[in-house]
Amino acid sequence: MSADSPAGRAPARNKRADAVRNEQTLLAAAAEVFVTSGVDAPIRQIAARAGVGLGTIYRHFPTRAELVTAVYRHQIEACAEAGPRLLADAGSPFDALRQWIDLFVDFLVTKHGLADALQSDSSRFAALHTYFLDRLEPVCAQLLAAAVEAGDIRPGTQPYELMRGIGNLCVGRDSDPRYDPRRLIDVLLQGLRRSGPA
Amino acid sequence: MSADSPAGRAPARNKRADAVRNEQTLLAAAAEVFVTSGVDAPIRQIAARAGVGLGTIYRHFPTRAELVTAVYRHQIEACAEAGPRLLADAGSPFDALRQWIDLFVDFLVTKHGLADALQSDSSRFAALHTYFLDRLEPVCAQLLAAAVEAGDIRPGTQPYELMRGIGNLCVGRDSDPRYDPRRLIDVLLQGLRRSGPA
DNA sequence: AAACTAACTGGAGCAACGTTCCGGTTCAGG
DNA sequence: CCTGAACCGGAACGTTGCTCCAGTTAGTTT
Repeated sequence: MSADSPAGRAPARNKRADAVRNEQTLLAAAAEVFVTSGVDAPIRQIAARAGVGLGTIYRHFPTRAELVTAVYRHQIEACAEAGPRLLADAGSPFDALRQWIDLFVDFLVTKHGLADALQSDSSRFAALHTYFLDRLEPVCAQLLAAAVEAGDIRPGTQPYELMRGIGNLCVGRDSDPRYDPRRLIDVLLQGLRRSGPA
Repeated sequence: MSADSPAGRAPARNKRADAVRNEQTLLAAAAEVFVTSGVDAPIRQIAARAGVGLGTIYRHFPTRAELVTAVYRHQIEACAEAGPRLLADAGSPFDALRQWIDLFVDFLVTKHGLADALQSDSSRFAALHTYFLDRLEPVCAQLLAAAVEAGDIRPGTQPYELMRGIGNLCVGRDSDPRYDPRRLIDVLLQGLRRSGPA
């Protein structure tokens, strides 16, 4: 797509100053609203918070997914970049994988309703889903491959499937204190290890 | 709650014949609409299919969850009853657990969007969630306990958490052919086994 | 500096949906 | 057959996503 605005470098000479300003305002407003009302908050609410009209918000972010992506882009990026670093620093590839997944879960869980949005009705949010996966799946694949290589886990696990599964397990975390996705993700990780661990 | 209509025995002497008729029509219509449009289908669509007004549907099933519950009640019941039977018939408690989970997953997966609904925004569907768990959690607990007793799996797993996790893993199954919840559920089950299997 | 134009803005407006409410209708008992 | 209580249908209201365009403004040209 266009490599312009959301990266946030120079004002991109053909973009008007007020438009840039509005985009920033919108991102800030959306971020605020997301923490209180979740990523499903009514567009009108975000527009009101930013003090702009509906047209403006749709002009800058035609779909909700694009807005959510823009708001969380740098965090996703951080998560992606942490992958190789963990692989280098952690004691074992399996540890690296575990820690990376922890990071990922942290991200999903601290954003109110993000996990729900990611998985729910795939038509909305499709772009969000895509962006997450495009960026993070290779990282996951690398960690997975390293762990297989080291003999920590058995081969055959698809990165895509694992990431979706983890995302799914994070859905609806707030609804019941008895449900803690981390425990299950731990079990899942255990299941990934070689059966007879030599 | 009231042990009247949905059980389907005698017409419950204080309920009018047309009301009973409508309730049946509604259930049939809802079942049909659910398979084509998912459990999120617009109320109006169900009402139209049944040839009744909106008021009627709300009178019989004040919340969507109650309608869904009523439609699937006998299948949930069947799943619940299968638990003890599997425990008696299967080769090991672990096998019984595995088969029962298979049944559960079948149920969730064949109903378009049921899993999504079960987990999504907890306020709607809350009753559905509750009914599922009230009925099925004890069964799951029994299977789990038996498997622990037999030394097949390690102790400490909460039935509630396991069921929610499995339900979550089934969310959004149709959106991508690369995602097959069963594979992950298998991994999860492996993770439940004792680490050092003696 | 003034005029011009392309981009941007705001919100009215439409459609879809959930839900409530009540006037009219119909069943069941007398 | 008569009557009232239960039931029915759908109009109506509030909320939401999204489109569309008349009016405004920023940046450029003369």
